[in-house]
Amino acid sequence: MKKKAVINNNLPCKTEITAIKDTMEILSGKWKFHIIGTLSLGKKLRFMDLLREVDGIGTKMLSKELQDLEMNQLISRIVLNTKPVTVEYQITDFGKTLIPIIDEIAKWGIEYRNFVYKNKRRV
Amino acid sequence: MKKKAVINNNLPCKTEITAIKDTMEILSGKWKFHIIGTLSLGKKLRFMDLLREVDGIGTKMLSKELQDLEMNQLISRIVLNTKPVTVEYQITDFGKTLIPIIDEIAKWGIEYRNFVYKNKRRV
DNA sequence: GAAGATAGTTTCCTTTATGAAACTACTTTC
DNA sequence: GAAAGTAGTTTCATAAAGGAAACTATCTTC
Repeated sequence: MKKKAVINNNLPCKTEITAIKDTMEILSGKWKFHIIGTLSLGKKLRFMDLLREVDGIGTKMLSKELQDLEMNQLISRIVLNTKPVTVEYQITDFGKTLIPIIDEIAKWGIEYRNFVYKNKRRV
Repeated sequence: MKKKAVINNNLPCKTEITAIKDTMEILSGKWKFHIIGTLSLGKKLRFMDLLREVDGIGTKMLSKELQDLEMNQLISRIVLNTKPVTVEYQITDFGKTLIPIIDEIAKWGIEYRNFVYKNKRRV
């Protein structure tokens, strides 16, 4: 008989694995953290503002990523009745629930630098 | 004069953005969370064990991802003097510092499901 | 009327990621 | 000696992601 997975083959583990997959799919790609992080500072930003704030992104990717985030209700898109039209993007309350994740990840990245630096000195 | 980024154009923000990029690069790809999550349960696992635990992964990807993780000192690889050779993979103490991130992400994924479910009912 | 700003979309191209299958190389079991 | 288990690597192929540049369309300013 073929061997099977044991450790991950129970309901709590499977639920957690699925949850991680879901989250990472929603936050997938090169730019989502950057966009959410920028909007999480609380200001309403227009398309061109974001293009300037998110260093290196182009119009195509910005447009696509904003659509993804809006679809998942993490940001809101409001078209203003100005001429020419302006569009305001804003993080939603639900989007703000991502902030603890972003903070953990940023914190770890800084710890990682310290760790690498310490190891270099020791060797 | 061309407009420039304002919000993200200061040192604390840039440090945070870099830290997030670093972390996400280290954890990039379809399988790293899954592998670390499995090893974070504390047991030593061999290559074939991991192949069975990480549902869907193939030998090539597993081998590559394990190399990446070892290079970043998140897991350790120990070759045992058995015949045929067996290799034990284990999470390092440093690798364990990722657990809070993984927990936050899993927690959020579960909250996300609840949020989507609530919204469906309301509409 | 040309230039520049608003907010994107579309096209074409390159790079990166992923995967299935075959293969190496050694050892034990049937 | 064939089969199956150990731990991978290599090859070939496709899928997904990302990017540069051109383009639509409207409006304001010089």
